[in-house]
This record gives sequence, C-alpha cells and structure tokens, in this order.
Amino acid sequence: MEARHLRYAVALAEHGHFGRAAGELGIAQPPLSKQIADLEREIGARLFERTRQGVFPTAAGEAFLARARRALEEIAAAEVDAGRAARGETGRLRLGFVASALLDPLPGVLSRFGRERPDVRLELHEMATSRSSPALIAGELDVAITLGPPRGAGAEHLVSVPIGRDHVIAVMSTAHPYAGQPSVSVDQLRRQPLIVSAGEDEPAVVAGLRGLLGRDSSALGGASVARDVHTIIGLAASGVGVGLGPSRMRAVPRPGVRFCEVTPGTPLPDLVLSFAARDHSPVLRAFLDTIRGNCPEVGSALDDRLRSRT
Amino acid sequence: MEARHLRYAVALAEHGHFGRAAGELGIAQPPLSKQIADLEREIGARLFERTRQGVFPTAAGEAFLARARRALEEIAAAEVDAGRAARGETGRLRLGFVASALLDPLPGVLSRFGRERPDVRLELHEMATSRSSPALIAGELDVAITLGPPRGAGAEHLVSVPIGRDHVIAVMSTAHPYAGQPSVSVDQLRRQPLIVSAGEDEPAVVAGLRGLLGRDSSALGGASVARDVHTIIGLAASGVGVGLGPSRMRAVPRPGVRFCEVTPGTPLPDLVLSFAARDHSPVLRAFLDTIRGNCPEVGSALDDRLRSRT
DNA sequence: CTTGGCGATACCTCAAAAATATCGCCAAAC
DNA sequence: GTTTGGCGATATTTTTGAGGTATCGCCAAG
Repeated sequence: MEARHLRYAVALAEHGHFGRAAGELGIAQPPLSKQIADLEREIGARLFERTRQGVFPTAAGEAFLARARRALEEIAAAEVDAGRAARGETGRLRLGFVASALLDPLPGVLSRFGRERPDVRLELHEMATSRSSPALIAGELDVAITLGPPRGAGAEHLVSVPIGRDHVIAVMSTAHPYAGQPSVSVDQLRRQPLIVSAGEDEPAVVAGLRGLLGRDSSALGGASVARDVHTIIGLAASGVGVGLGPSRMRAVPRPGVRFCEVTPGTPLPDLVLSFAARDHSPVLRAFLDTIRGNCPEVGSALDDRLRSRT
Repeated sequence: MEARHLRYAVALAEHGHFGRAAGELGIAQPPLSKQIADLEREIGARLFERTRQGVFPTAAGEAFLARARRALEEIAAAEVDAGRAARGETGRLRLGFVASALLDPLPGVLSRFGRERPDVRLELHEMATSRSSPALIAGELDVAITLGPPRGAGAEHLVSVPIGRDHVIAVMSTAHPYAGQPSVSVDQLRRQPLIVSAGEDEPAVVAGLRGLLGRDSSALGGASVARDVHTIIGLAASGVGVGLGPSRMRAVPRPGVRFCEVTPGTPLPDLVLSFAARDHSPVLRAFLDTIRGNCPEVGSALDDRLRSRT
C-alpha cells in the first residue's frame, strides 16, 4: 500500500464523488476508480458504498480513513520536521565550558542563541578544561569552551578557535589606597595580601600569576585562595586584600569594587572554542554563527577552520 | 512522497548498509540508492551520513525516521483495522427491543454475541414496538426486536423475521388451589382476581387477553395492572391473584410460583426481528448469525430474507 | 422513452521503479 | 608500493504500473 492510496481515499471521502475527487487530485476519474478498487482488493473489503446520492465510506472505510488521515499527517510532519532539523531549528546542543566563560562571552551568546533557536535544547555542562576534549572526542559534547587549546589523545580530530584573549587584572575595594590609580604595579602587589583562584580549577591563571610575580613569589605563598572569581571579588570588596584574576572578571557587576590593570601586562591563556572536525550538524553551525556574531576577536579564523576540515 | 520512501529509509537506518537493506527489501542496491537520493532531494537535506563504518542517520534523518516509523505503523494499522471492521469484529450495534425480549431470547443472544464480538460496542435501547420502526428507518437503530411486524411509513424498506412465537400463560403462587393443575381454563380464570400488564406498553397482550376472556370481559375490568412481567409474577407469588402474560415469563427464575398453560391456547403477536433492507454491515450480519444460532424458530426464514433484499 | 450523470471497463501511453553492468573511491591486505 | 575487495553512485536498459482517452452499463429524472 502506498501513500497515494491514502490520499485518494481521503479525497474521495471528502468529496463523496469520484469525478470531483479526481479533479481535486489532479487526475482523471478512471485512475481514481482503479486505485480505489486496488485498495479495496488489497484490504479485502469494500471501503466505499457507491449510491446514486453519492459515495460514502462503509464501517471498514471509516476505520481505514481514521488511520489514513493520521498516517498522512505523520508523513507531512516528517517532511517538516526533517527540514527544520536540517536547518538547525530543532535539535540539541551539548556545551561544555569553563566557569570563567560564564562571565564574559556566554551570557550574551546563550541569550542570543536561545532567541534565535528557541526549539534547540541547550545542555550546559560546566567542566574543567582537561575534561572537555575527551568528552568532545567521545561524542558526549558537541562544543566546548576551554582555557587554551585542547590537548591529549584525539585532539587532532578537533577544530579549535580562540574566541577571547585574556590577561591578569586586579580587583580591590573602592576604599583601598590603590583604588584611585589607573593601574597597579607588580611592586605594589608584592606588598599586599593577595587573593587568587585555586590552582586545581584554573592552573593556567596561577601559572600566569607566578610568571607575573617572579620566581620568588613568596607573596603567592601567603595568598588567600578562592574557588571562583565571585569569591575573589567578594573577598576583595570586603578589604581582605587585592584580588588577582582574569580580565573577564570585569563582567561581574558589583558595587564597591574597582578593577585595575596590572603592569606589566600579563597574558593568560585564550578562551578557546572547539568541536569535532567531522561534526557538520546544522545546530553546531548555527551556534558557531552566534559565536562569531558575539565575539569580535574571532574574525575570519573560524571560517578558515571550517573551510579546511574533513 | 510515497510510503515506499519511508519503508526504504527505515530499512536503511536499521541495517546501516545499502546492500543489506536492499536485500531485506527484496530489491537491488542501485534502486535503493536512487530512492534515498530522491527522498533527500525532496526533503532538501541529507538524511544519512555515508561513512566507511556504515550508514547513519543525520539529525534530520532521525527526525524524519521518527515520523516515518509512526506513519508506517498507522498504515499497517489502517489495513488491520479496516479488515477487522469488514469482518464485523469491531464497530457498533444499536439494538432497540421491547422489554419482554429481555426475558427470553436476549440474555442468551447478548451474552453469546458479547463473547464472540468482544470489540463491538453494543448500544441497547428498550423501547415500545411503535417507536422501533421509525428509528430503524431514520438510521437511529441498526436492528430492532418488536412485538409483531413493523408498520407505518417506510416499513417496506425493512426486513423482518419472526424469531419467537408466543401465547398467553398464567402464573400463580404454588399455594394457589389451581397450582396443581397442568393447565387452567378460561372459566376458572373468570372466577379469579387477575393481574395483567398495562395496556399502553403492550397493547397486543391486552388485546389477546380480551380475546381470550370474551367480549364481556368484566373480569379484566377489575384486574390489577402491572407495568412489567416481573411485577405480575411478584403479585401472583404473593397470592393477590392469577397473573396472565406472555409465555416468555417462564424465563424469569422465581421460587414459589407456578406457570400454567391456559385453555384454550391464545396466541400473542410474534417476537419479530427487523432491520433496514439496505444495511449490509458485517456487524449486523454477525448479529443475525448469533440470532439464528440462538432462536431455533428462525430456521431458514432469515436466509430467505437476506437473499432477496436489495 | 430518452437523456444525462456517474462509476466501471478496455486499451494505450509513458513515467518511473527496478534490474544489470560498471565506475570511483578508499581502506586493508599483500 | 601495488593490489584487492567492499561499498555506494552512476549509466543504461527493462518492466511495471499509474494515468490518460474512449466507451460502456446503469439508473433516475425529465
């Protein structure tokens, strides 16, 4: 049995007349008669009662038509759904990201993506840089935002693009003596109680600080340690000391604190976006477009990477 | 889009291999490749990813396949449902009947029909003989059991068959003086307080009784009147008098009463089954078969009527 | 009795589904 | 390195069957 039989039976039931139903279907009457006859032979039962007053479904016909209409709806929906999925309007995107990405690029990216693709299910997983690459390679994530490019086995199957430069800045209470300065120097920092992030979560930031303060970083030894930037800012605001962290911290709105550049400027690992080179999913594509629109630093690097992948 | 495309796509997804899917479908590989290509062109999106490791659905393919499977299920169900409806295994039967039919043929008929056709929805309507025929003609009933054949406008479009003869019998308490007799005579009845059914519900029975007792039926004038046979039997059991009613009363199980033939024997109108001559519904057909099996008096009369109708 | 409308039938045409043969590609084996 | 084998795509032919035209048979209305 073919979808044609369903369409013809439904049209015949709607018009109650072979000639008019055939006209509506864009065919002549004899083929319609034949197709209905074939259908009835296949079912093994008369589906329509032909009378002078018109053509009416039998009980078997009614049972058939109910199913036929639903089948046709499913077929139409199959075409629509597949098209929407192909255009990336529906589907799922599993995003792994380091917590600091939540400060700067993610809020804008996510809200914009959610507006542009309301029917895409976003699955967000905050995770350390080191866990993202294996998850991408294993197919457990579709896209990841990490600190620095992915490494480890299978990293060559990933495409990655820097989406945000970063460097160390200081944060302190507005009441702090240095708060009036445009920037603070390393020498000044050495004389301060410092607050830094925990090494395990963001080893790159800690390494950057060590580089900044010099090998003899006795100051770091006595620093307070916080697990995320919100805590660093909170401690700095309460006057415990001067906080050090990624420039991304500026995105946290908080009265009573001041952010300062640190001299000399000390770069931190880039925020990097990566995904499987073989993934051509349209949802991923749409997400990359959103990233490009929201991260000015991306530029044409992403297009280059997309063009050169397998 | 045709059902063929759905079947091919589902088979391809199941086997992950063009050649094997084609084999399973009973076609060669090239036609399958072409049909899938056509389908993808119609949808406007690639539905399957061809890799060295096998053929896998894309996101669009998954969306399509989910709908396709449901559509195919509906199509299969359409065939099954239509077949079942055509064989009268499902559907609806609206039966109008006089109350006295509930005494004798209906209990057996209904329980047997319910066992044989568990998925047919039975709609039972107790109604007076005079209301059944119009309801049949108007299409509000599928079949009716009446006292005597249908009359009135449109009755010629009905087929009717007697399914049970009937005559007047008496019922009395086992303590009654006549209870030991094999039968009671009209003369004996004239000397008794009588209990008869109400005229409006079963005028035919009352007419039969008047004929039995003679024109000068003063006895009837003073009779007690009950609206149904159960009341007649109940009153007779309590010794109020002798009840008169259709022989069908015997079917009511009740200790403490005795049923007697009345001499001379007085016929009552036949119980008649009728239905629309143009109704060829298989459910009706099945019901007629059950009637035939349960009512020995029907014999071949029903077959004759079925054969001769339009 | 005739006419007209409707569905079925007969027959033909042609599009397209499927079969056969072959190609191109890539990975694994030698 | 070359070869081989497996797989999907392509080219070409064959065949099926969907659809078109002409016509029939039937019945009800005029």
